[in-house]
Amino acid sequence: MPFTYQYRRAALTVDCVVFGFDEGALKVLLIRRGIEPYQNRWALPGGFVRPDETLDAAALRELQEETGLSEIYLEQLYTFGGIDRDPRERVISVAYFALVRRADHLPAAATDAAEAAWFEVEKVPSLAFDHAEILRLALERLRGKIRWQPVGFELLPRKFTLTQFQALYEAILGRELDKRNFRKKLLALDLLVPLEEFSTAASRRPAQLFRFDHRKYQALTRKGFIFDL
Amino acid sequence: MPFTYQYRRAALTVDCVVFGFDEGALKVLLIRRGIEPYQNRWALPGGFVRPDETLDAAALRELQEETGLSEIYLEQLYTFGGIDRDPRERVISVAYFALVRRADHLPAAATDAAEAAWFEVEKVPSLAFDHAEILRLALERLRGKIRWQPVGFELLPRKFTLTQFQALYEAILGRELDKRNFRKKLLALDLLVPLEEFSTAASRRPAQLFRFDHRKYQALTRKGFIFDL
DNA sequence: TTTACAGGTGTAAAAATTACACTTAATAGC
DNA sequence: GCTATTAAGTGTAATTTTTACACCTGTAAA
Repeated sequence: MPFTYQYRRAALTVDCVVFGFDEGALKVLLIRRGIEPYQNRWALPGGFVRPDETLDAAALRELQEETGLSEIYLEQLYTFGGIDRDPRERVISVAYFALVRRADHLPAAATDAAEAAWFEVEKVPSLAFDHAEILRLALERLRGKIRWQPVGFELLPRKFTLTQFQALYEAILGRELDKRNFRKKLLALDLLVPLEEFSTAASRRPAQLFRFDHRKYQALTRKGFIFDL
Repeated sequence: MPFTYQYRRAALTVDCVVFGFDEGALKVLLIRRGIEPYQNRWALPGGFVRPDETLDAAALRELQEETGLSEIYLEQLYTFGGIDRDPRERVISVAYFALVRRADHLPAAATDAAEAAWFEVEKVPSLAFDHAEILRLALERLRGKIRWQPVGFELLPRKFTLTQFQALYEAILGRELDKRNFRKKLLALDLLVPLEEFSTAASRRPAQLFRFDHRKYQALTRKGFIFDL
C-alpha cells in the first residue's frame, strides 16, 4: 500500500456510451457486470483511469479491452461527480460517447469474459450506477450534435446509400424526413463522393453508393457549418 | 497521512472561467497566484474538490471564496486530464464556465488575499497551467451556446436596454449586427417584458428598459429553441 | 409477363432572412 | 434659447431558404 495522501482522494474512471446503427435502429453497447456492486446488471463499458494515462487514452483502452473496438469516433461527454454514485467509495467518472460502424466490428463481445450486447436505445434494461443518466445525456448530445455536424458518417459503413443515411437520421431524430429535401440538403453540402458502384444486395432497384469526403469535411468543420434537416 | 491506496491517485480540482460584460467588452475574471507553481502568474479561479462535495458544489464554493461571487449561472465545460498539466503531480481538472452580472458584484477581488481582476478576453496575459486552453474552449462554448440559448441575459443587469443587449451580442460574436433585425428577432421570442421605466443615465434620448421573463424562458428551454442572429 | 418495392427526381408556395434610412427625444455647448 | 450631437426607435421590399408534394424507373421474385 505505497500511496498515501493527506486527504481522501476519489477514484477516477471513464465510462463510454457506444452508439451503433443496425437494422434501422440506434443501438448502444452494454456489458454485463461480473462483480459486485450491481453484479449481473448491465452497465456502460468503462473502468479505472491509470496513473499515467490521459482520459482519452483510458476510454480508448477500455473500449478495446472490453469490446474489441478500435478506430472509432470518441468524444468527451460530461463528468459525473455525485457523492454516492458508487456504493464502495467516491468515484468520479468521465463519460465519453463513441460512434462505431457496426458492420466493421464483431456482433457483440470480443475479448473479456464479460458478456456484451447491443440494445436499442429505447429498450435498454435497468442499468448499474448512474449509467441511465449518462446514457440519457449522451443521447441528447448525439441528437443535438447531428444537426450541426454530420457525425452520422461514423455510424454508417464506408460505402452507403442515401436511403441508409436518411434512415439513420430518422432513427436518431425520431421523426420522418422528406426524401427529396433530405437528399437535396445532404448533397448540397458537397461532402459525399458518388461511387461508380451500386448496392446489389437487395432484391430491388440498385441504389448508388457514396462515400464520405474526409478532406472537405475537415475543411468545413474548421469553419463551422450547419446541417439542419 | 491517513489515506492510503493501492494505486497512485490523481488530485481533483475545479477551475472556473467567469465571464462578465462591462464597458462594451466581454471580460474574464482571473486571479494572481500567490504560491508556486506559477507564482505571480494569472490563472483561472479554482481549487481542490473536497472529499464530500459534488463537482458543482466545489465550483460554487471556490467562486465564493476567491471572488465573492454567488448566484451565478454555472455550467460544466470539460474535464482536462493531461498527464503533466501540473508540474507537482497528476491533477485532473473539471472546468466550469460561469456568467455573472458585473453590476451586481464588486469590481474585482472580494475576499481572499489573492489579487483578482477582469481582463478583456482578447487581452489576457499569459496564464498558468493549461488555463489558456481552458479559456479558449470556454469562449468557443459561449459563442456557440449564445446562438441557441439567450444566456446573454445572465451577463446583463436585470433591467437593460435593447442597445445594451445588442452590444453584448456583438462583443461575444465579434461582429456587428443590424439594429432593426436584431430587435425584431429578439422581441419575436416574446421573452422580454417592457418596463414602464426608461434609462436616464446617458445624456441622450432615454431608452426603454426591459426585463427578462424567466417563466417563458424556462418553458421555451424545455422545448428547445433557436435564437440565431 | 406481371407484381412488388425501393430508387430517383423538380417545382411552386410559404416563410425567414437580409439590406437599408430617416425621424425623434434628450443633453451639452455656445 | 438655439444649435449640434448622440443614441433611440421604426417598416418594407428583395432575396434566400425551407417546405410540401407525386410520379416514373429499374430490378428481382412470383
